[in-house]
Amino acid sequence: MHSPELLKGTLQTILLKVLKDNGRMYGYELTQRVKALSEERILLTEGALYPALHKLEAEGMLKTEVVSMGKRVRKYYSLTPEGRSLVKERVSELIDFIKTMSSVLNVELA
Amino acid sequence: MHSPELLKGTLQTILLKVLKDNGRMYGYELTQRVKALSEERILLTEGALYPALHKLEAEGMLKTEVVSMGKRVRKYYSLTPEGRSLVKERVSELIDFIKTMSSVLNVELA
DNA sequence: CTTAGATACATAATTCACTTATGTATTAGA
DNA sequence: TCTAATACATAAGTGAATTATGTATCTAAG
Repeated sequence: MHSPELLKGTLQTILLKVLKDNGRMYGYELTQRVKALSEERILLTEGALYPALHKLEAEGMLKTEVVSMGKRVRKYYSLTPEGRSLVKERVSELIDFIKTMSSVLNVELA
Repeated sequence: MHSPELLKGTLQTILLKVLKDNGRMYGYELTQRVKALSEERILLTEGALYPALHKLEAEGMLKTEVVSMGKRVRKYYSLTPEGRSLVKERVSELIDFIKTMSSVLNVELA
């Protein structure tokens, strides 16, 4: 697991981008996909995940659809058009940040 | 200026690495060097900088030397041997984190 | 058949690294 | 002479996270 401090500020970007790449997904599914993509390094906690999803929904970046699987309920999230713009913005911010960090730290990212 | 959220957790790493690359430096000088290295993108605030330096010193990662320039006082910081180990650790943590992020976000860092 | 672990959602209390605000003092240039 | 830059420092407040807690369903093992 990563030094969790570094993750701060990256959660929204991760959620938006993974939703963009995978289409509609539900919360638990997002935690599993991120875990797999990161080779167990990024383990999203529910206390961070759900509030973040709710916030993005409230801001109109995500839309939801509740689906019943038998007695179990799943809440699927997907990007709205505004969400789609936001992903691009957030991802390029992060890339820019990473590039800045590599010049400040004087390291190569092969 | 970067979305400041992303900077969270990177301050120690930046300070340690810049000190490693530049030898002994004082606080204000660090802010200026980081500003230059980042092309004005990372502007360290004093409220973050000084507590971080004090903490690293208290933990034995940095040693200080107070130098008087006329009436003005400068406090120079440099790495201790333990500090030198810590830099390596922190930098590789950050590189690892960046690599993880690029696989999760499915982006190339040219 | 029952129970532990995975699945699935959610929120409240707390933490802590940061920002913002404030304070002091020196030096250089317009 | 007064503003901006240099140079240090700390206190109050913020906010995104962690940690803790709660509810409930499904599945596989014993």
